[in-house]
Amino acid sequence: MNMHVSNLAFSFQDEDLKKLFADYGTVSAAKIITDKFTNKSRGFGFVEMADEKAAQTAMSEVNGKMIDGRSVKVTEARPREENRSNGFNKRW
DNA sequence: GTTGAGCGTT
Repeated sequence: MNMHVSNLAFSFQDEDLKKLFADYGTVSAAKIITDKFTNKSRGFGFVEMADEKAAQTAMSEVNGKMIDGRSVKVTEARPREENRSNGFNKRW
């Protein structure tokens, strides 16, 4: 299950996010979204877990957890199947 | 060296 984790500290890293979710279950992939120019953390990332029940448990546990003085918000990630690089709507 | 709503590359 792909999950979107926001409200993270700027000093957060992908491995930190991975360890955070790995404590509740098996983490398939965890990455922090960084800026393309400054290459700095944007304060949010994505976590993918193979086990759905573990993902839901981790989501329920990590969501609202106090980290670095901020409540981490965990929500289900939106599908990025659509072509964002197209620039035109193929719908019409 | 800064800031604070959000949805990203292999």
